[in-house]
Amino acid sequence: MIEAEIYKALGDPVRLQMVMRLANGSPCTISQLTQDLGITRQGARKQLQVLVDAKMVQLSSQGRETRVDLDIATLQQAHRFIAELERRWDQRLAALKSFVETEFEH
Amino acid sequence: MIEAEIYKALGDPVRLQMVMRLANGSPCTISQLTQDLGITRQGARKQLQVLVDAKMVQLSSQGRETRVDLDIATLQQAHRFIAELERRWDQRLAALKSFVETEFEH
DNA sequence: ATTATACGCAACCAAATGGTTGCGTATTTT
DNA sequence: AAAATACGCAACCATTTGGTTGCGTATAAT
Repeated sequence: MIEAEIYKALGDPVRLQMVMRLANGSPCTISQLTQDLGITRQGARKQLQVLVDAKMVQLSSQGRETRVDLDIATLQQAHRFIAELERRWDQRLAALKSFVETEFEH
Repeated sequence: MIEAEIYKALGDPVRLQMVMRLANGSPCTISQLTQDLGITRQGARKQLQVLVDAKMVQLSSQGRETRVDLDIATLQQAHRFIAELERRWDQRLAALKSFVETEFEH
């Protein structure tokens, strides 16, 4: 169950903000991504690494700067998983409803 | 940005497993939920509280046991948020594609 | 009435997390 | 050539996290 790592990655305000900015298409070198986070570049870099390890972003070095890009495939995976949870829950409710109706039909 | 708390709640193997079991409609008292997790009831209880604080599950006391139920609304909220991230990312890609096509059209 | 079950509260612990500072190096800019 | 920028590595620190054990209490089963 590697799954949890994805949510863990999103489960921090700083990292979630990073992902949101990347999704909005904001500038995306490490230094730029650090701006407005209220922490140092090194601090931000450590959080970024968590996103990298969870395969939510990819880094590519270009000259002296490092480009940060969202890995949409991982986001989609998280999306599908949650959708599946909802689906099963709905099924359960439907089963319960059907049971009740069967028991109490006159 | 309370958002992050939701993902944080899912971002632990034990808690994610709990949510999965609840979504599957498994028995759902605290003790039953603890089974097969490989940790003590108290340990599980602490994890469960994280889910409660994130409003992902609701507890209701019935006699000597406590019923655990998934809060589907919160799951749906998480679902919608991720979907929105994807949507923005797609828009960005579309904009980039359009830009490239405009620049290089002959 | 006794025993067993389901639970809560609190103290405690090791490990992980979130962040910092200091320093070194490669690449650009001037 | 000198200065500035963008970055990495590592040590360090306080707080949070994930889990335990011990103990007390209310409800249910025998």
